[in-house]
Amino acid sequence: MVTIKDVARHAGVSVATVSRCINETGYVHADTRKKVEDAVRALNYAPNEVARSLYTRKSKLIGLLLPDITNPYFPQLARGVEDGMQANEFRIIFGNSDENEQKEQEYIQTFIQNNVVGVISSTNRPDSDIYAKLNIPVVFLDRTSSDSPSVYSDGRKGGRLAAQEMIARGSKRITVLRGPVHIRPAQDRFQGAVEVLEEAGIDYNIIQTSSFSFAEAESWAKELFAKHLDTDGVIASNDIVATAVLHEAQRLGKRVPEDVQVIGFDDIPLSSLLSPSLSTIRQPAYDMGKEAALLLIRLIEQGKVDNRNIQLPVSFVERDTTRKVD
Amino acid sequence: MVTIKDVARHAGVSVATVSRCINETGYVHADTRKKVEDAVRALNYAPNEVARSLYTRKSKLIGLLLPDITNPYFPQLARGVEDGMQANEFRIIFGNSDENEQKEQEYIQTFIQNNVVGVISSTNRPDSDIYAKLNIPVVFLDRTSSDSPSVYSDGRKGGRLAAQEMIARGSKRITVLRGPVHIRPAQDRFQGAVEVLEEAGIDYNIIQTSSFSFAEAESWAKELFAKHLDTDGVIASNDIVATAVLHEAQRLGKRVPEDVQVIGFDDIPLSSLLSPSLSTIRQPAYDMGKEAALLLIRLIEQGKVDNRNIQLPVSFVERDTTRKVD
DNA sequence: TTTATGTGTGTAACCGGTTCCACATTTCGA
DNA sequence: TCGAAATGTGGAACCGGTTACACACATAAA
Repeated sequence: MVTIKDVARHAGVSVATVSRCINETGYVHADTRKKVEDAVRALNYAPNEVARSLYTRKSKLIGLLLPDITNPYFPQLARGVEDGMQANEFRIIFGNSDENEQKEQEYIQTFIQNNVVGVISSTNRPDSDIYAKLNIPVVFLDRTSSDSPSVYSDGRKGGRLAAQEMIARGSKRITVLRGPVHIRPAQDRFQGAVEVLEEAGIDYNIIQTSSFSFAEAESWAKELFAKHLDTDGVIASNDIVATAVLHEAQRLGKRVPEDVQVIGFDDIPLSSLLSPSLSTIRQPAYDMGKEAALLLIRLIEQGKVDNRNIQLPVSFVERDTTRKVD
Repeated sequence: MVTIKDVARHAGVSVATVSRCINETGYVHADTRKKVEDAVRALNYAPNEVARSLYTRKSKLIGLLLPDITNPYFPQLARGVEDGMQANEFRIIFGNSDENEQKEQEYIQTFIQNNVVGVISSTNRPDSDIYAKLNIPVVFLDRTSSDSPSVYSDGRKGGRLAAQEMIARGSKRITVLRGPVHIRPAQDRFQGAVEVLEEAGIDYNIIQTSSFSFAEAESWAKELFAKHLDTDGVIASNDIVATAVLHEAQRLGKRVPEDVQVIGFDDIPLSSLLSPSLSTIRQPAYDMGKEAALLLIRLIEQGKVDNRNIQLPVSFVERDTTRKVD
């Protein structure tokens, strides 16, 4: 490994000068600078970030904690974060928390041990003292926290939108799938939808679900039609569940959207490729990830920031699981 | 931040003793050990991995480079890697390469600067000197390299399987979607399928594609039916493309599988949720990721390993886009 | 009893950078 | 022309660990 000493020797200067040169701090004479730059090139030198980090107590690393990258909503977020970070030369240490406090704790611990300069987390416990104790900036992604920086979309409005669009398209006996109770955005959506249904005096049922997993989605879809065979509109807690509902409806010989309309949530990439393609409430996941990255970078570099809670808009994406209106 | 010195002071011993104690190297008297352990607990001490890494030139970090986490095949791989690493207390620095040599180079560079002890990469250039020059172990994932450690599945066999199953189910005018030429596994699949079609003397067409992206998948599906409207069997290069084909076929009023059969590749999670659910050639992506992690760990800890090229089996998953045989 | 060996502990060098400080030289305003 | 300020450079301390080495003491073998 070529070190700063090798460069110094090659250039005939001290390590201090090399350091000042590559960091552009302090005075360096133009001629000296040239010698150093030549040496760097000749030896193909890249500074050891570990040594740097030890002294400065900083790094170019941030920690990213997501519940489960296998859930198709999260890759979008992750990619947004990554692109935002990559453009600013930060690197990401990544972990899946499985919404498990212990794992979350462990990851945060090792993030700190590796001198990360910031953390982005999609946690259900933003107010846990795991985070309160950290003395580096944290951005909560897809999760709200009143007084911590966060990037999220308006779940309640999304839920309202879903219900409004479904009512406008004529469903009378609506079933709302209520997502996992411990996941805040899921509850917001649910809340929003129920509000609108109540306001409109529409008949509705609730099916409780407890995860967003593929495997279980199918069983809730079955439960839904077993309990409410005559439902003519389903507001799903996310696109995976919506897909399972669609699948089950078709298996039962129902026509979508004629017999039953379905609206999902998230707008994951495959939604548009289903048959019929899935109408859904879109969250701009990629943008959310990117905003989170940029917000975190601002917090890291400027210490504090005015707009610390960024809410991105949701929108109704009309596809083929809902009927057309004029 | 609490350092080893604080622990030493609190326990009334030297830092060397604390170090020996927490690393379980050298002699430590039982009484002393207790004092140190108490101090560690009392101060809630966790060693600074950066300082450790600087001296030992090692770390508990590995680099993971995937083309694009947004492609639904990769989260599975990533998750497998993560679980394998997590269980052995390694952490992952993650990057998306976009199959772009420059980005790949940059990531590998920063991996090294951060003292990672190993790399897992899904690259199209396993033989590039980016990797040859590294003096830490590298495992190629989902990519083959004759003389480097790798974990992959048998693409050619998968392609053969797809063609065989399709022929066995009566398709006569088959269209094979050929994946991007620079992606080795895609070409293996294609090769395998074409071999079988040739051997069987079946009429077939080829549609060339150049990426696995969602956006473009739809246009290839359109192109496919525009050129070969009468095709009665499509072997897709992966499940995304297969989904787009399915979607387009249905849009054109074709019945699947009666009028046209479709076989995908990968078995991404959503495949089973499509309507009709997608028959596909399954690659055990999660297991591949996990195997890659374990192989890399063996390489890191033992220096070398006998079985460095791990091939995992592919299998035909029969669902509803293919006809039933007795 | 002597000597070798095993056990237990502390001091200090080291990893590869960054930065404080001292010192030398140059530039510039009065 | 002189003193102050600006410019340029190197030595050495420092970041928080690990480990080589020296040394003290206990135990066992000769």
